[in-house]
Amino acid sequence: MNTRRVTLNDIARGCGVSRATVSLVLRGSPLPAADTRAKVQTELKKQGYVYNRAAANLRQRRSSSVALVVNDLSNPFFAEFAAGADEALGAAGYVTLLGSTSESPERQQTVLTSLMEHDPAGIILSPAEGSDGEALQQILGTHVPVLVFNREPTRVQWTASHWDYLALANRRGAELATRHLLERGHRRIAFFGGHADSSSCRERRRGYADALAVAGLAIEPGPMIETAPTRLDAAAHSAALFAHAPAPTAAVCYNDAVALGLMLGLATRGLRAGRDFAVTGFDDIPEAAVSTPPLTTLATDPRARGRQAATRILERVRHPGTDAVRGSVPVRLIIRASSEVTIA
Amino acid sequence: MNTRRVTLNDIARGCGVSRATVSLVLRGSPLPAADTRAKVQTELKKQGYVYNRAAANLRQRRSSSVALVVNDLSNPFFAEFAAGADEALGAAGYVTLLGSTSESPERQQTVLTSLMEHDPAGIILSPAEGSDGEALQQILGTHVPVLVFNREPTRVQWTASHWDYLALANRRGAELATRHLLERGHRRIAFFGGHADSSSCRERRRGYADALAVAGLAIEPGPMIETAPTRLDAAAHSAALFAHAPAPTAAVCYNDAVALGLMLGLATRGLRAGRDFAVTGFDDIPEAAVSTPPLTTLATDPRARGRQAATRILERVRHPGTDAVRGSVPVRLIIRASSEVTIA
DNA sequence: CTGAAAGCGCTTACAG
DNA sequence: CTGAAAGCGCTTACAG
Repeated sequence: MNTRRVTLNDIARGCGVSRATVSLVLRGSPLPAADTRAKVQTELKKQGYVYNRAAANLRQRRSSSVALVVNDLSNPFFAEFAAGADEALGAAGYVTLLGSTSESPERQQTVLTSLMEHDPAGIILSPAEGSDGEALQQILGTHVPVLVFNREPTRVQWTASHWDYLALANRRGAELATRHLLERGHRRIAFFGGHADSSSCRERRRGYADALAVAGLAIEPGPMIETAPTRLDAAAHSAALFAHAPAPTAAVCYNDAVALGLMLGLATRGLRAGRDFAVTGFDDIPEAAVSTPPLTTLATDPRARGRQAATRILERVRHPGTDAVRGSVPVRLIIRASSEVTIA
Repeated sequence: MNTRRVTLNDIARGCGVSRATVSLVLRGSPLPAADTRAKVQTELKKQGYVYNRAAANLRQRRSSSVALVVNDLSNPFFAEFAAGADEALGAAGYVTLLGSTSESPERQQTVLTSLMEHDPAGIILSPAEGSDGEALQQILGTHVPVLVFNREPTRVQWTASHWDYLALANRRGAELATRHLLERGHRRIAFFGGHADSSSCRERRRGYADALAVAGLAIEPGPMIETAPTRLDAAAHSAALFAHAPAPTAAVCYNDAVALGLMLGLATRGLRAGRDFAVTGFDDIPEAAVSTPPLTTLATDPRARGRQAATRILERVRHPGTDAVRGSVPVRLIIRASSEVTIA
């Protein structure tokens, strides 16, 4: 358990060559003669040598890690995102330094400070709600490429900054969902759930309003009901949809969790989504396909987003000169039974 | 974007002291005089110094990271586990090196090899299904403490090995669920779902058989139906429960996903869980509390398990001499409506 | 109380 | 084709 670790020196001594030669063999250089190479290889096996990448990185002034900081790993959406990012980083020979912040901007500062000391080649950050751009800037400095995912911190000078931003097409997505309901004949459509002060909720509400506006002046935005973005809170607030007559016949929900909660709330009133009331979600979480009824929603494929974020950050690591980009991600409307009900 | 990184040397030169003094200030030593200390602190701020922990670790022959390798980050159970582990590691000043294997033993070998080169102080491993203990041993060597979570790799010499093992109380949990159904008067109880060749499924089946045996010789194990541990596959196989008369009146399911799938399958036959048929799960995933009906299940609190795993591995890092332990984790039966139906 | 020197495990010109 | 030497950014006895 406690023997000293095997180093290049041990190998060199073990087979009577210099450290430099062993290093060349390790790195697959064609310089060493074939038999030297073989001799060294055998010795490496024999002594159970493990490469010390930290030492190599120090000498070469490179880094083989990327920090991945997420606001909430217990949310399947971000877990998938993390899995996708880790997958792509691993495939490129990078190791993922994980940090989770539990939506606390303070913890996020601590976590990032600690990760910075490990000299990541880049940083993928899905910020905690309420993150402050200046505070982040302070810690992250200007040496390391940063990609911000999903949410905008406050007070970011995007033009002056070198941060990439990868956003979901929130506005466009909500617009698609709303248009879909309009096409089914609905005229009283609510926007249901989410925190109105989050950037994603504001954008989705805007897309909802866009679609209604395009559909003609006669149609006004319906009620906008705020809830925590969770199933339970959505279920608790669903009565609010029916507070005033005439009640809406459909709701564009902030996300899938909220939509599933609303379907629960509808059931309590004896209404069934897809038969008596139309519901759409956002995210296409795994449950969406198997709920009763299955949920019409917008798919953004978080795992693919994770891969995309990793690919992008590695590009910037390799080409430090290039400009930062603000990217938006495709959304796809997936039509399922929850929005089947049509209005003549 | 591309200025050289600030080092101790820059700080030392910047305020006219030696590198050693700066290092002492950084590490909070009481040796330097108060005014020297102040001078150095100011210079650190001014130049935006970032500590290079890798260099320090190299010199001190320590490590400030722990590798966390999980089989499936998109499963909420393991995502929670990872979040808990990362939380505890972070609090102890360690950084988490993440690796995910997507249940592929081959990928697991690659991932672990790469992580080993980053010199982790310890390894928390939730093995991919079908992991081979000898192959793992090969890569992990004997220098680094390892904690295996949740599943046993094949061919592990636990007595000879220095690996910790943290298991769920699979047997005990399934026994609790089965006993609960027996107490409600059920006499024909099936075990439903899971792969019979996974260690956790075998253990849960054993606990199920235990409870039936205790209940008296008259009660024999009912059908054992194999499925993938997913909602969809479980739904697809639920008809098998009713293939032979007399059909069971209750099922102990391998896990919550399977139980939710079975409830879907029951609905297809016009049966409702909790009214016409009793169902129990395992894991207490978030959906269990809000499904229709809510699911009776066994809670193991994966986030707390993650914290526990981290705490344990750090203990072994600090006390390398101590023996490995095989720990089992408490389970708690949570009774909800899905098992409400009683048999007179 | 502060500085010069050696060394962690590696890589990389540069001689030979 | 191979080896001796310098150096990445730090820490730590050891002098002074």
